[in-house]
Amino acid sequence: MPDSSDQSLEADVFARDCSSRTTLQNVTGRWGSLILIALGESNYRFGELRRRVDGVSERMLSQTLQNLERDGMLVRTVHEVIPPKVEYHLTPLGRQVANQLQGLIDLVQDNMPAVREAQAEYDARHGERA
Amino acid sequence: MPDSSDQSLEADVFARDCSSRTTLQNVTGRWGSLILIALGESNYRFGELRRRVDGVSERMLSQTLQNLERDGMLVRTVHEVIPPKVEYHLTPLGRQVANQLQGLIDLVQDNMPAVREAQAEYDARHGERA
DNA sequence: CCGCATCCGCCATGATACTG
DNA sequence: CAGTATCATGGCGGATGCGG
Repeated sequence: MPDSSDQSLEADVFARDCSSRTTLQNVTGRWGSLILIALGESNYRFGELRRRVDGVSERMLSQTLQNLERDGMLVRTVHEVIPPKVEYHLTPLGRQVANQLQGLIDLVQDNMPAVREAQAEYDARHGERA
Repeated sequence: MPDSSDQSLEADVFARDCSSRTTLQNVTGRWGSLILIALGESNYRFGELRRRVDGVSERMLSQTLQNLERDGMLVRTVHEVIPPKVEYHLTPLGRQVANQLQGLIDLVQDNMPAVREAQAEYDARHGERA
C-alpha cells in the first residue's frame, strides 16, 4: 500500500469503531446524500424537501435531517408563526460535503450508460440474476 | 420491474425509480465506499481485502464485490491454481469514483473535530440522546 | 403545516458451516 | 484460499395517528 506520513488520518475510516465511519454513513446514506445535494441547490422547507427528494417518507426525512443537523451539516430554523414554518440550510462544512457529493453523483450519472452496459454483460455471462 | 421508459436520456438521481440512485448506493454504501478506496490504494485478493476493511463479513464482502463488478467498477480475475487465487482491481471508471470518494472521506475526516463538537452541542441542547 | 410516536413487515447484515 | 448456503436478528423504513 502507498506510503503515507499521516497514517492515523487515512487509516482511520478503515477501523470498525471509528466515529468517522458513522458520520460518513450519515452523509453518504440513502437519503442523506440526496438531502445534502438538494440543500446545495437552495434552502428548503420540510414539505418542499419531501417533494424534492422523491420517495422519502416523513419519518426518514425527519430522522435524516436530525442526524445531519447533529453532525453540523445543516441548520434548522424555526419561525414561530401560524402555520408553522421551518427552514433548512447548509453550514459551511455541509456545503463542502454537498459539493463533493455533487461531484460524485455527476460522475455516476454521466457514466450510467456504461454502467448499464456493464450490468447487461454481467447478467449475460452469469445467469440472469434478479 | 420499472423499465419501460428510456432512463438514459436524463439520469435524475432525485427520481425514485432512476437506476442511478441504486448505483449510487452500491458505490457510497457502508462497504462499497471502503472497498473502492482500498482498491484505489492497491489491488487486493479476497482475504487481503477482508483484513483491510475491518469488520466486514465474508458474506458482505463477496456480495458487495459482486455488485461493484456488475456496475463495472472493478474487475475480478481468477487464477486457476491451487490454492485458489482471485484478484480484484478497479476499472478506469471505478478509479474515478474511488478518487471522488477519497476526497469526500478526507473532507469528513479532516473535520471530525468540528463534527464531534457539533454533536456535543446538539446533545446538550436536546435531551442527551442514546 | 411540521413533525414525533407507535406498530410492524421485511431486508440488510452477521455468524456459522460447508464446498471447490 | 475463495467463496456459497443457511439461519437468526437488528434495524431500516413505510403507514398511520396524534400533538403543536
